[in-house]
Amino acid sequence: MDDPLVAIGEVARRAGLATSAVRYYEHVHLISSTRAPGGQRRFHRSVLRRLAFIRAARNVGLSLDEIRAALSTLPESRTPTKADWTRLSRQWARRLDDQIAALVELRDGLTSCIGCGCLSLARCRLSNPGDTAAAGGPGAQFLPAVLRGAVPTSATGGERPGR
Amino acid sequence: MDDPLVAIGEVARRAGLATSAVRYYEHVHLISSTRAPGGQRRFHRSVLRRLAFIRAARNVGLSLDEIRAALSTLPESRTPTKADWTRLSRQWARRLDDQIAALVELRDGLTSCIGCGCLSLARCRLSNPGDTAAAGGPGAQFLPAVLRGAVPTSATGGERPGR
DNA sequence: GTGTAAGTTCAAGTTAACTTCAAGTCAAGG
DNA sequence: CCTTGACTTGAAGTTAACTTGAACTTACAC
Repeated sequence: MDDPLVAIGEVARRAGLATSAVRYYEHVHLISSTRAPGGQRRFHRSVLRRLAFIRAARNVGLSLDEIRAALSTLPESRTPTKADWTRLSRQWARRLDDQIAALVELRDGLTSCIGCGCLSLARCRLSNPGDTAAAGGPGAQFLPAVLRGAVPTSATGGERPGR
Repeated sequence: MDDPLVAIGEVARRAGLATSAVRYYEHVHLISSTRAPGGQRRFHRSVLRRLAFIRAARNVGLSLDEIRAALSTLPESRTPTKADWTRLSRQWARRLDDQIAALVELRDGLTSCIGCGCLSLARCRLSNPGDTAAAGGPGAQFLPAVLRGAVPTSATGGERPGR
């Protein structure tokens, strides 16, 4: 009946995020909050779904900027419905299809590269797939840490400073 | 007959890298060079193949640390043969298979998520696939800029400062 | 011998997405 | 009232993989 607003700690716990991340998301206007009399944040329940969307979108590979763009297409006048969220999420399938296709091409290119031993320079699809890498800015790379960790290659283990 | 050593500019051009990247790779001991009398770097031709490997490995998603680990398994006593390079490269196929499988699972999970409308919290595969994201450190994300750019989603375009 | 393209070093800047820190304030139990 | 845990802000730190800048030096064609 009433509207149980949630403090940041519980939001973070229920969304599976650090409180610092939640605060950061508010800072960059991905979510918003009201304030309790004492100045503490109080989040509406709908923020949980929003955070779930953000988290899922991040996992699909969207940047926060892209996520912000997607969220901006939600209606502001009413609480988004399931259909709204579904519409947003449905675009991911195509994106994932494209990503999968890119990796498949890379893998198949690899096979032919190993076969031909060409592992050299501009004409190799592996070394230069789609000309993307050369044009890319700093830090451009194909796959991220989470997926990279899929295969333990005896490299620097998955240990984290933790704590 | 003799041994045509190559200056950094040509190495960079032929490897499709910036000279700064080549210098950086030497700095972090991925490659090495001798010096001309005047102090300029001179690279052995074999560095080109090494750089091609590094570039391809980066595109497959290996970090420079992982690449260094892979390169360290090359024989130091002799120039690596094609078989050596093939052995290293062959591991990528499995890695790519794993990456593709992860994406496929994500895509299929997406379908079921849209169907069930569960887009909420810890039990959702999309929101929390494999528990990886929650444990991840800063900047952990699933897919990188290069692949992200595959689908122009009306977000901030692929424009770069260029210049 | 002169101009300029290409090379040198080292420090600092870049980007994204957060985290960590310092120095407090707020909320609630006892 | 006191303690303790949750919360506040803003600035600065983190990570990877480079890039950029400043200030010079080398190499080479003419």
